[in-house]
Amino acid sequence: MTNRTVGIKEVAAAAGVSVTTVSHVLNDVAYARVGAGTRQRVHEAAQRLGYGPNRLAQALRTQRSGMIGFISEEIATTPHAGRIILGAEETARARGYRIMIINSTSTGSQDSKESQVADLLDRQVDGILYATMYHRKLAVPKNLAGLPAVLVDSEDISNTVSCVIPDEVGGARAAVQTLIDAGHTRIGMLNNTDDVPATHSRLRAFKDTLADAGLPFHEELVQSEPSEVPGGHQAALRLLKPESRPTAVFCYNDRMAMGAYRAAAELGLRIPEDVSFVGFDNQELIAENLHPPLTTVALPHYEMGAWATENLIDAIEGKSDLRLFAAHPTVLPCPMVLRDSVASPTHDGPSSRAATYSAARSNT
Amino acid sequence: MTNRTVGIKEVAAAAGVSVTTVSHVLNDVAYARVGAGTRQRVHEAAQRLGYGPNRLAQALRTQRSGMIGFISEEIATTPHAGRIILGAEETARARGYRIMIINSTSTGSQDSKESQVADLLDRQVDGILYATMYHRKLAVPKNLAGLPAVLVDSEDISNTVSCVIPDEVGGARAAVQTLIDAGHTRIGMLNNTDDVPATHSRLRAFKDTLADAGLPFHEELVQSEPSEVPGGHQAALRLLKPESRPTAVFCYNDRMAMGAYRAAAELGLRIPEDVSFVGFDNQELIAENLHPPLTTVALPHYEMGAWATENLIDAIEGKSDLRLFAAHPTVLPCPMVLRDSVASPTHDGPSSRAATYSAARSNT
DNA sequence: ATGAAAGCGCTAACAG
DNA sequence: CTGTTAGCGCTTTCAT
Repeated sequence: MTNRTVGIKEVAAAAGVSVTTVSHVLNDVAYARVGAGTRQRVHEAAQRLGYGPNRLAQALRTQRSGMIGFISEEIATTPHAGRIILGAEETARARGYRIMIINSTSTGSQDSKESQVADLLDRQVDGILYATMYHRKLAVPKNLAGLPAVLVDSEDISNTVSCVIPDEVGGARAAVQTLIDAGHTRIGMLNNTDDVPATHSRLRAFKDTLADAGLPFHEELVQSEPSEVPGGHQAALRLLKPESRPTAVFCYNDRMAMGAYRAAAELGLRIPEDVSFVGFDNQELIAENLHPPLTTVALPHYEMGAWATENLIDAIEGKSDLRLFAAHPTVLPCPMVLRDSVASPTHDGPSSRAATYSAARSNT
Repeated sequence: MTNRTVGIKEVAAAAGVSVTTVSHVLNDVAYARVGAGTRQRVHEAAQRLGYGPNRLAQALRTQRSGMIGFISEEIATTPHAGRIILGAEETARARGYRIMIINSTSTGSQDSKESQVADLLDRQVDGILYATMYHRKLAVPKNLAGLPAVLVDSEDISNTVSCVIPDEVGGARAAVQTLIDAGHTRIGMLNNTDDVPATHSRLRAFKDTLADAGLPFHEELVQSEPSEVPGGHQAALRLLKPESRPTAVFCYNDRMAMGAYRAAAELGLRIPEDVSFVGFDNQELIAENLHPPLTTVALPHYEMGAWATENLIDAIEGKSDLRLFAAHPTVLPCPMVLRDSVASPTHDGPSSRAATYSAARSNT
């Protein structure tokens, strides 16, 4: 309904009061002292005329647009963006804000990024969310500094704007621990070759978790390739071909795991009877639909979007100070998603170390 | 930079002219007659002060917000939404508009949908894009009628708002034709069980294309299941187990194809030597990464988002009348994406009809 | 060739 | 308890 052309003035006329009164009752202004009868008449008139406030006029007057700018890289190329957007949109909406979206590219110039934030600023957004599609450190546009802003899934190189990132290490540790808990003692890893934080932190976590469990680390059990399906296939072939193959493998991501599944099939290895797998990312299209469904660790995209928005709004509304967060990233957990790709190593497995495994298991 | 607090007034003062003049030169007002020197001074001052127009104030004055409301279902659950959003965002931005996004659910009440539209209207959007994640007919929120609006990937049941949809039939025909062109004469189909337009139109196209090629239609060669991976697996098992199996299969979507791949593997059938497959949707994560990569038909999500936005803006700017489009949906092509899952049927294939195939082929 | 002033729809002092 | 009025930052008519 919300007929355009009907403003506070028409409502005032219809209710036989002044615009002030209308504004007061419609906004429930605390100090306004308006009679119950008048209130009633105003509400009725507004209802009847299908009045809806012009948020732009309100914004101009109050210096609050109720709009949050959302700059996101590669909106369409990964399914991750959708979850971040959803987390942001839902929490923004719950608090009366709306999201204005701008697509960015990871390759765009710094200038183009600055102009995107300038653009948002011209449109009077109350704050800015800046999202990347994979976790990394970056130089934020200069004009972002000082604004209410939060980075989603990346860190500001100069630690000046607050951010929220996934707990890579915790997630990776949980993944490896899942394998250890199942009784595996000879565990391999398929790693990425890109120089991104995840490559290093997941490997670190892999080693540490092994060490914590008193398990030896074997250099030859980590094989690296580009983190796509073909890479996973190649790396898995190298890892699983030798007689000395591991009984379980931690994959850098679900795509590599998908490639690894094929390698296992080609090698005549059953999953999870002969090899167990755990992935990373929980790309549902893949993880859920692989055979058997892949146990993996989920990245908290929705949660990061929600956290960022919640805290951005708190800052906008003066309920908190983002600068307190700027020094240290907020780290959100990466929960395990248990499916069917992990089992205990079998006695009659392809390796002669079966006895050892079962011994290890009964100790647990 | 775009320092807040610097407005047209400051620029005027700095340039030693009136706000009128500033407005005139900054907006290149046609009828404004301003000296070249003055123009220069104004631009310099604006530049120096880092002036950026307050788009809200402009909007209030001109009754044009330069904002487009985008209501989308299930933003995060399919990768499709991302492409539609991207198409809309990029074309909107190219024309000076921005996108305000609202997530909807396919299950929400009609009332909630109306209030989403009302909300957007309160924020003075110039027009509304309404997107669904799969093609269907729906009852649009009542208050959408009469507004500049276009539906993306669905049709208005009452034909009152214009829309853009994919050419299901053309895509399906191309898919089947690809198989026929490769020399297949005994072609099966894995269909969906849901009562959505695509189920019927893809089957229709399947039959028609067969008929056009003078090929017989065999009822038992279409097997239906829910359109997910397990469904594809089940249906494909039924289809491919019999000796009388087809040499090629058209799958309702890529997910069913993924299931079918597994069925083929279990049956010892090589792809594409023993069975060719073509999918639908071009879900890149799947289609690209299956082994062999899946030949499929792409849904024009980006293009639909772009078309919708382009035409919405034309309507907003009075360059066209959307009502002319409302009567008939605009249909965008679904291009084939050729990969490696289709080959000619082999002589030494599992079927004894091999000779026939090669004969059929040489006729083409 | 330039400027004064009204007003877009609303909020918030301030007055009564 | 309610109304008058100024003004948010801008565009645009009308004067000069």
